[in-house]
Amino acid sequence: MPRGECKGQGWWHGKFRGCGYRLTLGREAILDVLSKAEGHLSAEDIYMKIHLKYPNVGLTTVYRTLDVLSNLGMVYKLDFGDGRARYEFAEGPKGAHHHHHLVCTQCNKVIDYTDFIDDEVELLNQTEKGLGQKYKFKITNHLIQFYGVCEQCSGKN
Amino acid sequence: MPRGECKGQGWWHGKFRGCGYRLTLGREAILDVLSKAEGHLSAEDIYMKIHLKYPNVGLTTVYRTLDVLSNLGMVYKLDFGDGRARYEFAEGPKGAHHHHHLVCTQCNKVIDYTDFIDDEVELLNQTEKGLGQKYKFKITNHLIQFYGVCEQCSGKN
DNA sequence: TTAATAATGAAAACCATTTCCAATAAGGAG
DNA sequence: CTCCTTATTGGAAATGGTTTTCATTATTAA
Repeated sequence: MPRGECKGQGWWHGKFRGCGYRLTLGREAILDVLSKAEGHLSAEDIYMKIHLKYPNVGLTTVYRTLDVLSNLGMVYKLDFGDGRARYEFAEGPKGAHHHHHLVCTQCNKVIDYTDFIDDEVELLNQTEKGLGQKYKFKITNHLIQFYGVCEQCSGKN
Repeated sequence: MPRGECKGQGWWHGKFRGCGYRLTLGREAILDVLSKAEGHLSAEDIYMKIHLKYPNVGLTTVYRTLDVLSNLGMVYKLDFGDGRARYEFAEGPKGAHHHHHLVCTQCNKVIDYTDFIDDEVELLNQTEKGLGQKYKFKITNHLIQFYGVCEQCSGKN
């Protein structure tokens, strides 16, 4: 199976192997950390966590694996404007909590919210369909973020 | 007037000066380029354009100015995942064409679309209000992007 | 087990963005 | 208009997240 087409369906080991990727210790460790962690880990965060248990998994491998996972759609790569990418496990088939982000532009704190998600997602799906047709795009993903100043940072001013 | 509060109202020279910022040649040049350009320029793009006419405006100044403009809300700083920030003039008081972005994850091409914008914006405003109250955020901005594979890149596979 | 080749780690390279700092220039006061 | 305070600047150097290189190792299908 060509790697390019391995996006969007299947799951975990099978998905991984089925796409011609080998399953290695490092990759499992990274998947493990990501699937258990909540929140938004940077490559280095992940490296740190793994390094305790597997001291011989390098940061380079973390970056490489995250890239693969991101291409496979198993992980979302996010940018909250603090100069490093953040990674978030794409919820599994059981459909965990789809959420969007609320970012404080001053302290970079990020709140995951699920409020209003249903309406948002419905509209997004519609829009996706429309845009996909009009611009001949195969739309695979969307990003919504709200930016503002959080309560604490508002106070400081 | 404290700089921190200079966001969201006023316009151009006045806005600039009123916030304690000095109006310099470089800054005007950058504003000029941004307001005329369509599309999404990187700091270096802007630097290049300016450099022809004003060879003594440095790249550092471009970065600094973009930062100021971004903080003032006169410019949007965008990330399309190609490793460099892109800047887009925030449409003036005459309210030009508010748009969102459709990004090809393979070639990084970006399409500005205005379709469905009205519905989107309406929903976003509602959501903003709700989120703002619930999380005590002063929401100032939002970001919506759709990701997918464009027609050309689909063909290549 | 073996061969073919994907994956790895460590160090070096990359490169967009920031920081430093001495020199310059904007703009209010007089 | 001139002076003075201080924001701004350019250039070079530093920063720091991410990628590349390359020789070595490990996974998988046969």
